[in-house]
Amino acid sequence: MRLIVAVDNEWGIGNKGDLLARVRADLRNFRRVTADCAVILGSNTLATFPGGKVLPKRVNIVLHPDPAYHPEGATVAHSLEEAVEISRRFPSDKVFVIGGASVYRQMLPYCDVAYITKFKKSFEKDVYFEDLDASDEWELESESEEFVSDPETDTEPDLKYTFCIYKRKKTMKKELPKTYSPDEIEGRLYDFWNEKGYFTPEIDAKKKPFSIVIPPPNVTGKLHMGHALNNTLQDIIIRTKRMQGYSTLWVPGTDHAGIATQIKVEENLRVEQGLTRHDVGREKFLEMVWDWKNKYSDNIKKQLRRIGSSCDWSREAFTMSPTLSAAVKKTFVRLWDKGLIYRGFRIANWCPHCNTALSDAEVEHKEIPGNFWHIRYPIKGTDEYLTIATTRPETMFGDTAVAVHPEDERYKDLVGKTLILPLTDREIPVIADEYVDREFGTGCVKITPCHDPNDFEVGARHGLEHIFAIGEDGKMTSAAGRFEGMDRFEARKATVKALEEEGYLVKVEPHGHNVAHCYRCGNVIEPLASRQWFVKMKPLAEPAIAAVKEGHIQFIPERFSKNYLNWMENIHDWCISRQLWWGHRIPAYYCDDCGEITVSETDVTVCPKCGSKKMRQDEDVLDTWFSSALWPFSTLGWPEKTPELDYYYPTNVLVTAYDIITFWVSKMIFMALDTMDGKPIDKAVPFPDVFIHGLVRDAQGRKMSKSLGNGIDPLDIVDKYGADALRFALATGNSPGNDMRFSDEKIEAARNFNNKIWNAARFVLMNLTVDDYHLPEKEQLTTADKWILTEYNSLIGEVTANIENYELGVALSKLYDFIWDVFCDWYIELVKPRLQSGDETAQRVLVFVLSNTLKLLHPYMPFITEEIWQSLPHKGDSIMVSEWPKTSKELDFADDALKMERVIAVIRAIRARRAEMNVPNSKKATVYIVTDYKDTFEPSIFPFFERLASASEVDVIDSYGKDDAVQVVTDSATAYIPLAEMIDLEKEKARLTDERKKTVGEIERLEKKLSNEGFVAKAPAAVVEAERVKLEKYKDTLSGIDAALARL
RNA sequence: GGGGGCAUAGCUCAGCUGGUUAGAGUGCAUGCUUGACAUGCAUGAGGUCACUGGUUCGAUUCCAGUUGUCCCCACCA
Repeated sequence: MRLIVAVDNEWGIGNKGDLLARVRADLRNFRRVTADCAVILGSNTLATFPGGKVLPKRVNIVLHPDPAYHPEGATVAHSLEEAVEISRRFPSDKVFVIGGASVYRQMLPYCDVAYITKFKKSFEKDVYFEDLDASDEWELESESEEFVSDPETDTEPDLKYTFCIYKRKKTMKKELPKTYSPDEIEGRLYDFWNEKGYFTPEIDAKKKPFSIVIPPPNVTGKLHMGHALNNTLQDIIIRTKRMQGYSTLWVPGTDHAGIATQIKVEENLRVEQGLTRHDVGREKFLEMVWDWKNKYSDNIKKQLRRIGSSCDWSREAFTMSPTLSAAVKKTFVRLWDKGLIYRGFRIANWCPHCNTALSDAEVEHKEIPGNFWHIRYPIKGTDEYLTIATTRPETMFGDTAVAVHPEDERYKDLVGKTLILPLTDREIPVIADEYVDREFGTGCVKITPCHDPNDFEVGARHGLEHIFAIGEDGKMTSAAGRFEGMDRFEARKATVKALEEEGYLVKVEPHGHNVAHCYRCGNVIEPLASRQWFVKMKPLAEPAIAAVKEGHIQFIPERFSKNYLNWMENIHDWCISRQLWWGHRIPAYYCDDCGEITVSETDVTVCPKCGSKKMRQDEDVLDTWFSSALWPFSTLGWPEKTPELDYYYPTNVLVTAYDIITFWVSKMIFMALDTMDGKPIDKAVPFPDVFIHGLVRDAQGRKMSKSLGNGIDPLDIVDKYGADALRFALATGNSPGNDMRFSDEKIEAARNFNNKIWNAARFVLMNLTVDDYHLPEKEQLTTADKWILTEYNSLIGEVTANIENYELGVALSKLYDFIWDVFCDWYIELVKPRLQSGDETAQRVLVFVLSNTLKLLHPYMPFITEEIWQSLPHKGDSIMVSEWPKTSKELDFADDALKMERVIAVIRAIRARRAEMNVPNSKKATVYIVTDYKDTFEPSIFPFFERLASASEVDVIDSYGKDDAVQVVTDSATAYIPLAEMIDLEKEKARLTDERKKTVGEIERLEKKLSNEGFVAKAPAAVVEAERVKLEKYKDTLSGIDAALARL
């Protein structure tokens, strides 16, 4: 139970011992009067509650000018409004007000119970509380008899008063609700953490740093399931590290996403106003994009908060912010100065729809059916011709040669001859080039340097002319003669038709081929020669390859390093210019007079070469990945030497999906290595670990996409089931690098788990009479207590190690098993009888194990764990900053745990027996136990059998003489249950025989294994020993079964 | 054309550096109004760990091949 206690000294009862005693007594009746927050108003409050016994333990707000009255840890509020405001941030479902009219009105909305002193002046009647009495939300529960103030001590001698307790009618809850309802809790807790400043770490030389930079979502829209998974995984890691005592920074931010965003805004502009970006102009258009960006990045921020991401919002970054833009310029200039950026006339991927060049990474190849057209090119001055084969006949108008292989006997003589390009009267030469594959097609290739990367190379080798057949708008140029202005696909049909009509077409073969498409708009890419900026990749790739090969950067799972290396080792130069408006404008300036190119971080207005003032900045912007490549250090303030950069760089891990390794991860690696050149390699890498996760698919295993309409909005899930359920569903069973399916079943299982935890906590709280989070003395612990502590202790070790190794799904399933099966289904059940008799040891063990297990679970399910932890006895302000549990020898009671396991095994066996025989639980019977482990099966564990194995009573005996009992055999004991009328002798015999067979099988298997010399000699001693122990157990069981059979 | 993943219960998937009576969730069957939870409890059925070889004392796990399936990369006109 959490309280906010609002106390007002103006109530005038400070000197009335009887009333004060009444207040205290009432408060004591509540189980635990600890509060997360107390609003204390006035001066004599502390005197009113001497020693803090009734007063809340931790006082957060004090409204008093004299510091002498401020309890330790108090915050001073300067007005009641402020106090109310602060108090709202504290988790609370019950609020108490003790006080007079001056405080109750403000606090009442947060109250369920109000202790109120009503004053009556002789001439007035209930002046202050008429509204409360009139309200149908509140009811008067009790009212003391009327007091009259003491004329000697009271300041207002004619005052009469009564002491009243009001309760809120409907919302007064006697206990926590039966099912967990996250909606109200989550928002409140996130604000609480935020206000407390837990998300913002201190740069502390005494602590070890731990940092992650978020893969910045695009500001194009809202987050999808993939983002939810990505950020859940990061948050799990970050929260764990924070609790482990690291100074933990998670930098959030967004990416301006050049092309993607511009297209969205253009689309919006077109739909809403029927305008293009050219209609509104560059400046105005960019304003619109900024508006869009602000709207969507706010939205994204909100979504990240909803799922509980513990990002440091004070260090939020954006790829186009001034600091990051400075980093971009600086990097561009540096690479230019090093000769690693050049401007070149090259074939680039051109999207006629987006009107920009694209990098290779930004095109998607799709297999589409096409044709192979065989076309005759007449040889000048003869009746002969050469037949070429092409998939793109419309580009023939850009042909400037036909190439054959230099050693191709068929065409050797033709090299150097001239051909007439059909449908035109242009003459082109036949050239010889090794590029041509003699086996493919006709062995003759038309060379179109402006429209094909290979042809471009060939053209360069042979000094061929550049003729564009298709323009940037995707329409035919004047070179196409009569087809000028025609769309490129129309032109293909028209060209083929003309060729056919004029007799140039030899044949048509169906031929599927891969065609590049724009990853944004989906249109077919036109390879087009143009002047673009490029990054020379080879020199940058080398150290980036070495860093991974030498293990300075590690992919998890490891196999993705192959992906990365494969790509890096076959890398092409990176086209970084984009003909867009939204992005970092290229910091290059052209002199109109002398043509000099000047690259500079600052604006250039005078040509450094000729002094001309006719300077123009390049119109193009940079590829969006250029700025995101700098993300790990630009977000920490680089190029400034900030304390953040110094302390948090390199970041510790990058968490991302595999589909973005080549796009982004690789670029960050080579950019960081180049930028941090000179640092030792371990300080230069952007991150030592790359934790790769898979994609989130729908229940049928399909990729979630807009066109399929199968996308699930993570926020819908949060609304319906809560953030913790979403996080659980995403984290559970998720293994690194593998895709996962998201289904209703999964989310329901997650919801159920939430509910299970909630109810376990509810049960613990309902039975709690002690206010202590410490473990009882060893001497007081029972076998069951020691068992659960031992289990808990090993859980800590396993979960911690799993998280350390990024086995987040495995760690979670262990937590799930522990909480559900071990803690709830066994420990709570074992402990129930003790709770009924008010055993405090049991309560304290429950609290200890539950609250510490919640800590281990907190990174996965931050909200519910905080909410429950707050309501349990605890130390500290928040589970989020509590200390991560550590394994301890103090918690390890292996011998007792073993005893408990024997008991559990017998109980299980009895239940199974009874269930098989359809004996209802209501039918109780004595359980006689024959065992060699008399110290295990001693009276303290008898209640377990009564409760969990339908025993009416339990007796440990040396042997059971009669034959009227069901016999249940385990390796440590045989239980006899006299249920004579239930027993079917034949069935019983059959079952035992069957069991015997299985056991004998196991024994044989183990004996064979142990008699294998190879095994005994070569297997590790521990393994051999374990097998021996197993064998002994089976032998024990077997003798039990044999004895049982004998008596039948 | 290269590279990689996956193949385990009806379904969805775990199973880390070889030794388990091969697990979970869900579904199925049976029985439970047990003072936290039916979003629950108990019990059970259900698997030649795709196939074939190899390494090993021992292979679901490591290696090779086969089949099926999915993905990534690639400028053969």
